[in-house]
Amino acid sequence: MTAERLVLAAAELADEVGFENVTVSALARRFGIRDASFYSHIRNAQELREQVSRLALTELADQAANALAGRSGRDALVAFANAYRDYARRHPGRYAAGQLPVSPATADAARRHSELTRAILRGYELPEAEHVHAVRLLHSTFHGYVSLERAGGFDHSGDVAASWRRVLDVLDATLAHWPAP
Amino acid sequence: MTAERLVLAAAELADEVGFENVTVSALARRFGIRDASFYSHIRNAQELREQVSRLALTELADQAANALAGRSGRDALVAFANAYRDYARRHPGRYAAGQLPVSPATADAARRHSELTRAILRGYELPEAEHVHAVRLLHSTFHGYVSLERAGGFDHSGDVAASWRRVLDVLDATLAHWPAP
DNA sequence: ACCCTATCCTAGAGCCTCTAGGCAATGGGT
DNA sequence: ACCCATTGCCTAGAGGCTCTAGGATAGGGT
Repeated sequence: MTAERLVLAAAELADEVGFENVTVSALARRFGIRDASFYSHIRNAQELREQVSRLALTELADQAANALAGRSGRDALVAFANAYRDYARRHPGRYAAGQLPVSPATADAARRHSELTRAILRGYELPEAEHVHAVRLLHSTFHGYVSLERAGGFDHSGDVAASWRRVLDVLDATLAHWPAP
Repeated sequence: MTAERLVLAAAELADEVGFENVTVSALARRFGIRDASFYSHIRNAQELREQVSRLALTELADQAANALAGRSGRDALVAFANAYRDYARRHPGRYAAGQLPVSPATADAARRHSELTRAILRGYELPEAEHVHAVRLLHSTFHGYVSLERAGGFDHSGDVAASWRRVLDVLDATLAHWPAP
């Protein structure tokens, strides 16, 4: 019974019942032990949730890195974005966890995401000074899309997958013809 | 003591202590009555939160509509986006409430947001078939940006306001030179 | 006067968080 | 072999949030 296994179980629980329902009680129930017993392993419920957040961000970065491997330009953009969206769809609870306010514990994982996104830009020709803005644009759009999709914000007006492909087309064109400041 | 005043108080509470801390108990405390007394006014805590969500989406749509009035093209885009971001910064708790999964009660407010976003497109020349994709791109980017900013995701790498302006520049250029499918 | 409804109350059950303190097994050092 | 510290779990219990059931009260309409 390591803290690691515990966090993994919490992540699985999150995907099953939603991150907001990840409680110490529910986890204890799943392990067949008393609530109080958990507090030897974990400081408190808050910390448990942060660890799940950190796990999610790390997994997501791993998969994004994988998607990027050996690709560049448009291929890299699409593969990265799809890794992002696929992860959110496969692991909704984990993904939601990743949206917790950035804590010291998750700051390094968050930095990795920025660096990976920045790697995409190497396939386009943007001035160095524009990189930070482009990274934020991509991050925002990917995250915004998957969270609105997940919340049902796109439910009543046409094919969500088609829009996603089109949005990636448009972002590719935008990076390829990045307007001068 | 109408349901409306109650929801308004809940929204204020959300902005002060965070949406996740809006509880029936906290609200009752603020009104100086017992928890149980609230259940004559409100079905349950879930409904209270949904009403706050609906209030937030409606207020946000009102302000976005105001920002759009009399503007078109790039002006409209920037004013709309700023209305969005300003609202999120001024009313963090309400904004967070607006991200609840779309319920039947909030579906009409959500539709209004789509229509307002669509109004921006009238200042650009996009084929009708592209509108749904462009609306989703804009929504995603605005929402993604303000929520990542709020969560602290942009904390460690430069001026967030400058990036915001630049992102809007880029979106303007993207809408102006929308790539063919 | 009488009733009715709105508003609030107490009591209490159920779930979640977390602290304090205890007990038993395990396994390493002597 | 023996001791003892650590580990992992336990019970007990306090306190907060949610919600139901049922009761008091007071003002307004008939």
